[in-house]
Amino acid sequence: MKKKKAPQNQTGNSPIRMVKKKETSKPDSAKATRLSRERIIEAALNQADRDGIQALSMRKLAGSLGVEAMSLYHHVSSREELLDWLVDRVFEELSLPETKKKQNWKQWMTQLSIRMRDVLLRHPWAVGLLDSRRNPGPGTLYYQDSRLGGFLGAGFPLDLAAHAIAIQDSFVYGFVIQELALPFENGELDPNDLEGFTNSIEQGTYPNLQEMAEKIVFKKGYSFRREFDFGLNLIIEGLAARFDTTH
Amino acid sequence: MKKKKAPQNQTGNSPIRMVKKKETSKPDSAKATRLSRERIIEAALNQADRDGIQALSMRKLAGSLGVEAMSLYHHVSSREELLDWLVDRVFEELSLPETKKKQNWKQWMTQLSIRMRDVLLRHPWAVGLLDSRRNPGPGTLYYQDSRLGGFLGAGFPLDLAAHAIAIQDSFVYGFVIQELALPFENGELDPNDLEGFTNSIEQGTYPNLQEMAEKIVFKKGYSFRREFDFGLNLIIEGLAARFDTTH
DNA sequence: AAAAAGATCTTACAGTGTAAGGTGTCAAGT
DNA sequence: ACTTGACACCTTACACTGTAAGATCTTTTT
Repeated sequence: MKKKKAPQNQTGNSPIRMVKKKETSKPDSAKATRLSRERIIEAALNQADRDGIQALSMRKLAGSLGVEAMSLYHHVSSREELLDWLVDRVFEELSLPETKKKQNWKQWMTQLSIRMRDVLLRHPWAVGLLDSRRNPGPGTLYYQDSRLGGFLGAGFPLDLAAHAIAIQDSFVYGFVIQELALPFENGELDPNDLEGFTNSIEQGTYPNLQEMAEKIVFKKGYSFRREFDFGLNLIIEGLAARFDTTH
Repeated sequence: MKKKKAPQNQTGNSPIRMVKKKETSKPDSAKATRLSRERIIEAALNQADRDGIQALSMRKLAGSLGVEAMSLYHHVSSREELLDWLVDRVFEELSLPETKKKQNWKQWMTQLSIRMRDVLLRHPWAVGLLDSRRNPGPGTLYYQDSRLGGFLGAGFPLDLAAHAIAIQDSFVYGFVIQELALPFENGELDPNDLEGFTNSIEQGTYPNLQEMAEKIVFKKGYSFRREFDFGLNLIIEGLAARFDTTH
């Protein structure tokens, strides 16, 4: 990459006006357009999804946009701010499909929770960032506002709606964290990741885990995802009980 | 820091045997003992708790142990492995207070959940690491095993115990993530962090959030922590209902 | 005391985020 | 048409990161 080009035609010594910059001799990257907040976010999102946030460096990101690292700093003030934007983008992606009326709140909450999980799994870096973001962007606020509106619209009293939101977020975030940590690759167990575990198991060190592994987890067809449905139903049922007594 | 000491007394030319190393001329750091896995973990834990995992670098960690960075690599193979150890340490810390018999499972599960939250808040870097740890250590496995034993011992059928564990973890992890992201400093709202939010609010952009803020969150004495109790009770109640029908 | 094993240090490299300031381009003001 | 100034992008530089390779020092085993 090292260009090391000579001082690059000084102010006024070029014989001809030199055909601008339009098509320079470097068509290798996605140049063409100017940098913009939107283009930066888009590129960063792609890279984070592909290689993880760890691998998302300002230099590589700039490279993928056909630009030098420092150029990014005219549009974003720091890498941290960029991460804030990315998280906000995820919440935008989550933002609500029209609450089609005549759908009861249980169906609505179920579908939304499933969407939350889908989106977070589509951007696996996101949930690990949530705990350190203290600057919610407009996408996040809009999302939170309309979700709250959903509960209120369904007749939830304000305090119960607050409870519902807190427990829904807790459950979904925490569930996705577990899913990401488990040695499954799209639903299937990856035996490589299990050596240490099965070794210990076979020595009877963890009898309860052993039993659970044998009788449930390692059984053909098991998917951790079903725990999601169980938990979600339990939560919705509990909310319903509290909703009915107040209403 | 640059010492640049001369080639440092060669093999056999020192006149006297030189009083070993016991008290060298550098008492500034916590030297004294040799490096060990345990000492490394301890130091790393302290530093992570104080400054966050981001600030935990191999060089600084080594420094705090009175040693050079590369010396650590004789005891741990990489920073990633060290992070695995740290997470495992957290689970050790969590490990069970004797399930004093004659305590019913609801009390036991409540207390354990509270402990989980406490420990994760005491090590705020931990929950953000969970999603990327695929190598559970002995502390983690022991913890999971004995917790599972707790549910089984209380009479839970195996599949319901699996459900209970998954939902408990989801809830607690996710709750802590939210707590860490909220602009609260030990229970109290930090007005600094709220500018952007209140600005948008006052323009009526997020009417539902506004209402909730005014009527609930900004009310004197509100603490997000109460959402924990609500959620936990709801979950336990739901598990109880399912437990009673099977038993 | 010699030899082997183990722990620690030195040096080096490729990568990171970003501060400071330089350079080229384009639009507005004259 | 020429100057001016704002702006977008680039160059260089710095302090810092994780860790590979190999030298050197320390301890243990013979």
